[in-house]
Amino acid sequence: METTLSISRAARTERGILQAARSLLAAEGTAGLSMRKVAERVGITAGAIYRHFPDKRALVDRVVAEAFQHLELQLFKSISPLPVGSFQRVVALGAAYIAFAEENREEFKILFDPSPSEPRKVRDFPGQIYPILRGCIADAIESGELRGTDPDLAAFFLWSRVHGIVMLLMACDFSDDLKQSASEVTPSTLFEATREYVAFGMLARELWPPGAGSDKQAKS
Amino acid sequence: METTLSISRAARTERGILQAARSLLAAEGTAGLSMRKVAERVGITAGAIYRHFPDKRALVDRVVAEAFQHLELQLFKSISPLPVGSFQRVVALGAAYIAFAEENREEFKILFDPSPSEPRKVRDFPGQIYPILRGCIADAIESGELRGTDPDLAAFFLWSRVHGIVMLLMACDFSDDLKQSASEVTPSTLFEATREYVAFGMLARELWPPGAGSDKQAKS
DNA sequence: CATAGAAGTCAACAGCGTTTACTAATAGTG
DNA sequence: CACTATTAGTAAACGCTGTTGACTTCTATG
Repeated sequence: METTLSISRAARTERGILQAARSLLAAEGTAGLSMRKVAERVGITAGAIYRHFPDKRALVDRVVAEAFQHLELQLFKSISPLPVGSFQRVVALGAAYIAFAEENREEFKILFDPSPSEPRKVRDFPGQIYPILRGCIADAIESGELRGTDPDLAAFFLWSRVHGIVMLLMACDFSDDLKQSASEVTPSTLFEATREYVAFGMLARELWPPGAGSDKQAKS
Repeated sequence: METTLSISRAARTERGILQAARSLLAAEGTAGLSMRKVAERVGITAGAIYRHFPDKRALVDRVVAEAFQHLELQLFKSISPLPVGSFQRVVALGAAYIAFAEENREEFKILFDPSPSEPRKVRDFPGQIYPILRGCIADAIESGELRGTDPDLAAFFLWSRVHGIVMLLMACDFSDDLKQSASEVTPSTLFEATREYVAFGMLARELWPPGAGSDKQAKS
């Protein structure tokens, strides 16, 4: 025992395993992440990993969860300089979400992989995405910048919007179709380019305002 | 021979393979679909499948492509009774897309799986989703129901919206959070419940109209 | 220093996609 | 109808995967 002092062997190899798994995942994706490859990078045998993680799934979950704690941090940092109750805050959350997905492709894919039989509850997500988003929306409604609607529904709408941009662009290539609509066809640029639709709607202005007298629930 | 007359053995087993793969996929998902299981259902050996399909991927692609031809049909059927140039047509396309995703979960997951290294071009998709959507949007802009914007950008926006609803609900469970916002927490109901946002935007009405004088491109 | 318990090795199991050499069935033609 | 060329299907193997159990080695504590 002559390495970094007072760090147990177990803790050291556990970090090694996580680190190897993370870099392997980022480099080759889910398919390239095998227990034997991870073990080889750490300098142990595949079987030894099971002294630290019960499952391959548990190992991958840890890697993903650690990445998603950065998301929570980025979300907070993105809204902190902006005034409470502003719509800008909501926009900033969307931009931060998209930036995270671009920088952590593989982790993002795994966390939102629809393959597990039963989808996990929103509350069990690592990183409190939903409460933060919901809070900013509720503030913006209270301040009067957002129309008075159900904050839960609005939060789902905006989350599904940024999520859809990311997932659709991960699955298929729009570069030929959108070349002249956006400078670069990336989630970020398309998020920017379509912000106006979210703010003002898609209908021609003559049809506004909705409901004609009641602020909420206008069925078009 | 005494089976269905004038159908070659090869064609018969090929259909058998596709059928077995389809039901296996719908029942157990991607993980449960193995060449040996498919072969067993058809009554042949795993190796024999390679006389009909070069790859497992090729087999799965065929299954998915056949499912997605139904999507194209459903899209056409959904807009056919509605007037050309109407916003209703655009809404109907979204509803049909979501209904398809609900009925063909596994095929949908595979076609939009971000795992292949390079995402496929939109034009190569089975079922011409994008041209149909873009056409309806262009018509609605021309008729004056939609604001005058880039139809390609609008098509991407609306596609990413419905796609995001489906993918987000496949990955995580909002039932606890949205129980009182929608009767049932399904892609269909949430699509309906959030339509108003798309039509009229989220900002408070005082901030309308965008740009103040120019119809297009208002940066909020 | 001795010794319990953790950490790691090694070999094996079952299942996976895929290939290869071989056999059985089919289809086309004289 | 018979012969043959081609195709469909079989059986066994290869290398890979996640995971397990018996066995050994290290570490840390009484």
